[in-house]
Amino acid sequence: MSLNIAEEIASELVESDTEYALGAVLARASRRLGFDHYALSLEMGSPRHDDPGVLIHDYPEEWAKIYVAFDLAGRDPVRRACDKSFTGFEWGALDRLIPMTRGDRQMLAVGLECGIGDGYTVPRHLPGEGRGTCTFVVRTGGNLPRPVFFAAEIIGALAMASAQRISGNFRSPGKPALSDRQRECLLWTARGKTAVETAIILGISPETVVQHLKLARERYDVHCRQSLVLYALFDGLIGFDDIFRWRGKGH
Amino acid sequence: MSLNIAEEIASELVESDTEYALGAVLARASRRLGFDHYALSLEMGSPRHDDPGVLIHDYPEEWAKIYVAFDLAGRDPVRRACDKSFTGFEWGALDRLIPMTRGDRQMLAVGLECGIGDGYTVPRHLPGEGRGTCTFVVRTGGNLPRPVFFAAEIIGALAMASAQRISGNFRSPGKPALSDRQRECLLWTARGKTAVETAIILGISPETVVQHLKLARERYDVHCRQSLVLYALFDGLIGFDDIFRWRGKGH
DNA sequence: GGGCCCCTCCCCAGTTCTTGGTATGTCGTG
DNA sequence: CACGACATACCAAGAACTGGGGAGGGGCCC
Repeated sequence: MSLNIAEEIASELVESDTEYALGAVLARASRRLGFDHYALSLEMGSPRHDDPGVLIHDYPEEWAKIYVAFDLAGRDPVRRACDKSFTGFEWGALDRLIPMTRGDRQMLAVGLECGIGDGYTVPRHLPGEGRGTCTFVVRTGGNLPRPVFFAAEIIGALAMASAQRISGNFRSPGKPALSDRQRECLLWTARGKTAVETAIILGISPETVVQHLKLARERYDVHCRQSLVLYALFDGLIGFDDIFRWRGKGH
Repeated sequence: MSLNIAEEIASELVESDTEYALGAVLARASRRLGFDHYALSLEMGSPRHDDPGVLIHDYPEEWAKIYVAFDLAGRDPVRRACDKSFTGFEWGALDRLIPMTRGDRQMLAVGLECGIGDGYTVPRHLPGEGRGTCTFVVRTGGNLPRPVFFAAEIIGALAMASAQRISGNFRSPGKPALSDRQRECLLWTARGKTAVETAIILGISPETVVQHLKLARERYDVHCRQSLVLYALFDGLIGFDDIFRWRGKGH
């Protein structure tokens, strides 16, 4: 049963501590699930680490060369579709996610000629952090093992998490960088309120709001509000939801 | 096996065609998995428009009331953590995802008193589209059924996809894209530069920079820089990569 | 050509922010 | 208890931003 496979592979994934080991686990996993190839990409942005990202795969050499040489990433319909689906998707359903141009179909056709038959791609995006995809592929002429898609979904997501951990891009949050009150003032600032408006909302003096924001800026060593908001957003101290839709909703 | 449950529930989810039916399926699913409550939220579309989105749950009435009354959404650590994890996460691991302030812990404590014990939240974000979360909760004193987390992950994601389908929320592509120059000025602003500094960098008059930012603000219908930067970031017009990693690494 | 958008530059009045201080009181910890 | 961290409040000067105008030139499309 695919669940057992998923469980086993999951534990292998969390034990992987190098890119090489991770690749080996994914290669083995893709075969056990009934696929022929895999590809994992991770593009994380961090102000503290200058990380080029992660790309590991066992695609046919020919396809990898073409993909890089012609810079196909920029026009890859699969990548575009990644912005449209909450779940993994098989490539045959691409046209239900995005409009497919002739060039898109041609690109898939070129893939076919290189041994890239059909695929199942697991997309993930973390706002302000970066994104990752994990794709499992069958060779040209092969059939996608649909019954294992759920397992592939889990494995793909866990693989990204592992890659993030391995690449050192996981920033363990030390202590809260800001006090509660500072964060509250910052939040209303991010929502577009001025210091005076925030003061009225919080029921305190405008000067106090300014003071909180002042100290918050010093914490992050920035000298303007844009940057303060961005750093707090990046650090996870505030989130897009907090900013854009603060009228009640449950978690 | 829990993935069998997932398979069954998955087919129920894709057959649901009303919010009510979806809620019923999720309620049944959460019980079968060993949870006591569920909550599904979906917020699609632009943050500019006041789209109510989807929110269905069977939380205790008391908690829902408090959550709205005290405007807890703005300081909910679970919501913040959603921007940090590729996979679902249990609330006990929150402090490994985000910095937890005193207020955060207090909020969880209040939840405990309302019958919200521990939870597992599945986050998804589609850049420029919106986001969804699906949370499964055990009552206060209950233990999280960790063996079914994988199934919960699948069900949560599928539930969001169903909610998206049901709500008929297919974002209008009316994007307020900025002009190249506007975006460029915005980018340097996000990097913490003043209008004068940006002007020097771009080799144009400070007045022009101000003008670009002015028109950009009008596009997004905001009246301050923080908000402008945030909206552009959310829309994917600029990314954290652009902001934090602009030194070196030319491309 | 005319309309529309973009890029550029300018002026001005008013508001807001930033930075530098000082000061009080509470709270929790060592 | 002393100390640091936090929240609150205030003052002042200068820099920066916001919102309201106008204005010329270039490119694109019908």
